[in-house]
Amino acid sequence: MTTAYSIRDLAQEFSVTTRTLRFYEEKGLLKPSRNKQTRSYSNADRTRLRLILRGKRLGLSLEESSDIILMYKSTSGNQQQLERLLDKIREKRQQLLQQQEDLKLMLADLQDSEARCLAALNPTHP
Amino acid sequence: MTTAYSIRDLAQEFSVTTRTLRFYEEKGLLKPSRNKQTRSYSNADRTRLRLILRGKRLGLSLEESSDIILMYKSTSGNQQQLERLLDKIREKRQQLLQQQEDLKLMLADLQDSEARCLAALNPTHP
DNA sequence: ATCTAGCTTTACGTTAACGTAAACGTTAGG
DNA sequence: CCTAACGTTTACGTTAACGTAAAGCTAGAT
Repeated sequence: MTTAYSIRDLAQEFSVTTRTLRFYEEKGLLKPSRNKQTRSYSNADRTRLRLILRGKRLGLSLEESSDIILMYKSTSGNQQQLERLLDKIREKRQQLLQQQEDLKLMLADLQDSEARCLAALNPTHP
Repeated sequence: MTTAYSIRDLAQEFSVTTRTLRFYEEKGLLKPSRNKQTRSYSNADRTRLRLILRGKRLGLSLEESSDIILMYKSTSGNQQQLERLLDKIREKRQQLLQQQEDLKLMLADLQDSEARCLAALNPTHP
């Protein structure tokens, strides 16, 4: 099924503005086709948008998300290019693993904060 | 032991510029004392800086990191304030848990990419 | 005394990621 | 036919998080 989405469809579904979608297109992150001027987004566009927004939630820049999306598709190229790609993939993973560490620490700290907060609210507790 | 750090000490240790440290102070995130004009950073400042940078790696804004740091220290206030704080703590945690989900997904995707990349490099593999 | 190294403040510049507004085309409904 | 609703392009505005440069203070070395 080759579903197509209007710009408003996508904007509403992902809670972004149409300006944002046009901006992403301007930056080369989305490539909707045109129905006589009007943009028409494919499932591939929709998936890319999901990945971009996921990246955003992780604090990645649009360029970083763009890079990662390219990694997903790249299985082509000569050996030289593939090995450079492999390096980039592994580098990104290292960064994400570092983030995972940071996340655990911050969650633990929040846990502490909550505990102290509860203790302050309810001092007479077993 | 009440160690003190110069602005250059801290900048080098955390690989940031002195401008960054002054900027964080301007924003109220650090509060170094003064030795006759010159800034002198305490262990508390150093810890706050660590937390700020951890937040940055997770994609938090300075304001968000600032909020979280305040959560760590706040055990005071009346019941009203404590309960609002508790809400904020739990909200932040929810956000971090979402991030954790996103992280897992992205790591899995990268894993896939790496596998396809290796397959393309070494087609004749069991 | 002078020079240098490192600190200071002040202030303007820069980049990413959109927001906002103006001006215009087009298509479905009354 | 007119307008209301959505789409388009163009272009200037905005915010966060610093970078960069100018101008000056000060303590130690030469």
